[in-house]
Amino acid sequence: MGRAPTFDAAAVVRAARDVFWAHGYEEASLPDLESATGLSRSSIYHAFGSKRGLFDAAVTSYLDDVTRPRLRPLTAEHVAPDALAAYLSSLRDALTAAGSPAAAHGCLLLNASGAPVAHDPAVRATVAAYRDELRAGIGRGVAARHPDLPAAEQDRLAEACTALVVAALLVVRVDPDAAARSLDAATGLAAA
Amino acid sequence: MGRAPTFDAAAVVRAARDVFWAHGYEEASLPDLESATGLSRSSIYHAFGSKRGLFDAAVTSYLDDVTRPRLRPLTAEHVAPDALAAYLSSLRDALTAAGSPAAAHGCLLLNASGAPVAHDPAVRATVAAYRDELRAGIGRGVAARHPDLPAAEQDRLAEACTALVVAALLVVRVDPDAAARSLDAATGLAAA
DNA sequence: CCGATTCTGTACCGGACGTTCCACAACCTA
DNA sequence: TAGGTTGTGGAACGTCCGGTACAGAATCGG
Repeated sequence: MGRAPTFDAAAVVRAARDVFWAHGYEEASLPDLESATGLSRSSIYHAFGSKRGLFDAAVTSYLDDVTRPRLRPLTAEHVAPDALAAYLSSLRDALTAAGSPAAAHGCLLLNASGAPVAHDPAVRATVAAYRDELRAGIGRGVAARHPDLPAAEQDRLAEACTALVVAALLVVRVDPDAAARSLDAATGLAAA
Repeated sequence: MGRAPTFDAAAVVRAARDVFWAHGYEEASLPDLESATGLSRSSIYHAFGSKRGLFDAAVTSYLDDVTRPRLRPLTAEHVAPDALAAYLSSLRDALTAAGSPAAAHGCLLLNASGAPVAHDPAVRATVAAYRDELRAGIGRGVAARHPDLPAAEQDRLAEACTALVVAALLVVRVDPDAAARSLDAATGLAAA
């Protein structure tokens, strides 16, 4: 067989994910990733093939450990009528909590959508798929809150809420207050 | 006196602005700017001091020639009741017109807000000021459309519309359809 | 026409980047 | 214990970056 790795792959990916989250793909340098993961370049390249390979693993970790858990009440089999309001509220808390990664850096994936790495169609597809997950969950939350509304009206509402959530995640880095107001606007729409 | 410049400064700034618009500050390399402007490094540095100086001139050109003209109906002395709807519609057209710079690259300034150059407080202030201009114009549009609404309600509406416009400008690069839906949501809110 | 001043092109600098190479250390199987 | 396989560290590579130095060309006032 040969020698076994001396590191915990999952922990390495989490550490790298936080670096990419904080700095973005391009500005996360290999020295940054080396010191954050405790691995040397060779080990990184041996385990992940390239900086991009490590980034892909970090994105998977981000989706599985960060975004999907918060979205779960909107993706479970039964969605409570107040699940959407609770989701918006918890996201608002995360975006206004001093020191939280989300407050400081927004969304790893949406940030990447504006960066050079988004030239890669695979990255764009990942971002689009993430937005679709968000939109689907919010759609189910709207349906649970307003079951008697016409489908077209539900769609309009869900679309507006999704756009406001995306807006909040995109602007939180540069204007946290605006992000909070954006989520408040979404909450107001969803409750009406 | 000495030798006179052989180039048209305004045209040079416009060319540089388009490069920054398309590629962002960091990814606009000096060779890119040289070929787009027709100037060599020496002339650029002589005229603008640094890459950053050229960027600042490009931002000014962007605000004066791109964003403010479209916003004008909302900043003029008298604002028509349908000025906001017209603004949203014209922005939607710009973001869906194949080949237009806005459709392909969104907003030069908002794109910069997520880039490393935004670490500079001056750049962040410029972005915030731009958002304030947008917010103020939309606020006047809301007031013209719904003069009898309570001020607090007008503010909520204007805030939501501004967030949806910002969201559209930020996501258009990666998902033009989502940008259009975001503006449609804003139009729906403003009309109601 | 002369000299000062200003613009412009070429070559170059130091530094950072992602990636690769190579020698060596560690572990498995036989 | 020997041989093959795999993980690890460190040095090196080629490339690109923004910025600068310098020499020459162009145009001014006198």
